Amino acid sequence: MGEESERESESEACGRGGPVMDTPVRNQIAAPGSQFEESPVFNYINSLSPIKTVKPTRISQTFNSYSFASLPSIFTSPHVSSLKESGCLRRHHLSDPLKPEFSSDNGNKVGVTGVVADVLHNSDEQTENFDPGSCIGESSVEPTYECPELAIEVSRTLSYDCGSPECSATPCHRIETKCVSELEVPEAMFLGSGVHLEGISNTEQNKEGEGRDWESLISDAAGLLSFDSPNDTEASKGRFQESLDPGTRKSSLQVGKEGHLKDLEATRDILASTSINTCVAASSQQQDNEHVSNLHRGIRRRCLVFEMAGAYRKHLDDSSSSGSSILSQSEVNNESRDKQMVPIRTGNGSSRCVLPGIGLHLNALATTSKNCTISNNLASGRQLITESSSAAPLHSLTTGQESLNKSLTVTSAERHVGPAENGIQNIEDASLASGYIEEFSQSSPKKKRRRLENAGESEGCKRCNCKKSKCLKLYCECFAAGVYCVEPCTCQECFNKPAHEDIVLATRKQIESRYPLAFAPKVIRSSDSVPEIGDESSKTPASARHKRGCNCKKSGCLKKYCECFQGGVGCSINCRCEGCKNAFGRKDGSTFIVAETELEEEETETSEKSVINKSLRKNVIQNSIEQNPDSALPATPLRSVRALVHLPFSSKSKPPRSSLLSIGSSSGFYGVQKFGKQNFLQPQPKFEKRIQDVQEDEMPEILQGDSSPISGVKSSPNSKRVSPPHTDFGSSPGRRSSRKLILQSIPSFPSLTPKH
DNA sequence: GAGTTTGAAACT
DNA sequence: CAGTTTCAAACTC
Repeated sequence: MGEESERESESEACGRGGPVMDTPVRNQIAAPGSQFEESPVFNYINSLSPIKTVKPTRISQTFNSYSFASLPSIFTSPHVSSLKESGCLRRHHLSDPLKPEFSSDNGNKVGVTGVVADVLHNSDEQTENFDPGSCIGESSVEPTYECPELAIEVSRTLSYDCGSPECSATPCHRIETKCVSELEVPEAMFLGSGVHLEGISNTEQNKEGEGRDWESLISDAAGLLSFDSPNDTEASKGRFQESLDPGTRKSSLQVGKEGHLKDLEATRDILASTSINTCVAASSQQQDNEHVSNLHRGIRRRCLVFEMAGAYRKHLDDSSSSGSSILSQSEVNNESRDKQMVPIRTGNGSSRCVLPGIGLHLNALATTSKNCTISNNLASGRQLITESSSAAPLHSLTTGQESLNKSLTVTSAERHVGPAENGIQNIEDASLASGYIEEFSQSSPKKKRRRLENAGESEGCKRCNCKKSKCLKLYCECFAAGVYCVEPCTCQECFNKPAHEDIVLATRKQIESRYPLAFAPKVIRSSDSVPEIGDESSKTPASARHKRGCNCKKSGCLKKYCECFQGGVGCSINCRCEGCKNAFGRKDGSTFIVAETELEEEETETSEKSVINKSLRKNVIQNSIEQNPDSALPATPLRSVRALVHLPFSSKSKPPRSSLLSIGSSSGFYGVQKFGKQNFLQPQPKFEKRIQDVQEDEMPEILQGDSSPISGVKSSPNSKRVSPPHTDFGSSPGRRSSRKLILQSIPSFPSLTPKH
């Protein structure tokens, strides 16, 4: 529909956000979203994806949500939370504050502490829900129906939260939306449809009632999400109440129903086409719900950076409070949780899958993900989209890298074979790719299979083998990456699981108290900007450096024992290594060039790759945004932004990776890497990290316009970027929307470096 | 797959 | 802060 409709959607988006958050940030975000939609790349993606219809709508919403999502993700790391300045933080912090308000309503939650305690108290329950085993049987999903609105709201909220930066916004949302709609279709169908349609509604225009409903819902969701601003809390509260109002809700629902029935059906069909839908649609809704829930759970966990728990709790609390009017509190809590879980899962799942990170922390995801989180997530997200939408295109794209990815491609092809299965598989893959398989995989044998397969493939995913640390120490890669241990892990007496969320969080806090950067990415791209302050490191190709430096004595910094090498960065002044021969850059900073050349040689890579890499570079540039100047946490707001930004390009980059979840994704990233580390890294399991790191490293260079690694500057390891190169991002052409987002996120993002 | 090596993390 | 121990990944066979 014409401009009007668009305008409308935009205005709606703004409006939704507006009430909740009057902050300029929101508006900014919304705007970018629209732009984003308009981008040719985006269109292209749309064309590929069957879901098209929904997408546009979603996006607008997505952006809003994303803006939020990014924030939460940022907070994933506890230590980050300590930083209250940034907008990112505000969310968490605010959320806590909100709780009290809600608590007043409910009377359950007294304060943050109270909430926490409550959460802890309930942690078991929640965790149980998360439990893979329980997931399947769980009927928890059902509750969603009871209060569709809540579910939606929650889902939205959660999605925001969950939406780690890594997630590719667009894809995730799509899926998310679909999932929600699917789940709710039977009973809540209207709502779901209404929601989805709403954006679309522009087209339909029935929406008077619906619009209201939608708005209320959104506002509610926004309110939940928007906790950021303290001022809003009250307003949001009021909104919640309104939304809760049975009469209003029902009426709105009804309207939505009638008006959007068609849309729903259409959506359904579309969804059916999608992998997810296949899975979901396959059987009764319950089953669908279960699947989705399971998936989401798995995904969610994946996504979960430990902090997520807090967010969830918060949401739960909020939802419960909001829903209290309808249900008893206990019921509400449980249900709300479940609901949240469902929607969240969906949302997360979609988003997550779509996304990675978060990396993770990323470190994780960071790359941690290893980057798994971030990069993987993104990759995964892409995969979902691409795969579901069109396998062929992917393959075609893949061909470029066939030599490299043959095996992967094959795998992907196989996966594509079965539609129904593929749906699940895709999800699985995505989750796997993201490195966040967890429960999901556990739940189904297929998944296990996949997992096993992927396990080898996706090295990006973190797996640990801890025996004594209970996965509660930094020895544990999973824990260190800020992700829960998953099936592939062969750890013993593992406490790094959702079930022990409280323990994990407590431990994490403790560790952070000792060393705030403990969970920060080990590799810090110190200089987004060439000009790092006083670092000799300017010589080194990549500005990135290990945050602490290595202490290698025998490995010569040429093996993965060396964290610097492992991270794909050169050694720096901080390193106390002996006989440093780090191929990525020696301590003295002399080597990098040589190393690079060597690497290139080793690569023997095909020109194809190089071509691909070039194409990928673009992605990298985009990613550059992701790269946090400070230190990209696995899940950083930037990443979320990145996801959004990526999408368009992702289509390009994806193809190569698409087939393989983990590998493919990682490969893509590698491709991005300038250094030709690919060869080095590829074989190695921890690509993700590297990728992130590398990307980060590269980004600055790219931004600078100089792609040559040599140009690099040696950034002193110590020198962590003081301030993110916002300007750089802003300057990059074409990605305005993303940049805008970035700008927002960046400011909000508390740089770990400075503080620490 | 078992055993060794290695260096980070944790501890003193 | 330095030294030692513990730990798990990386590596080798």
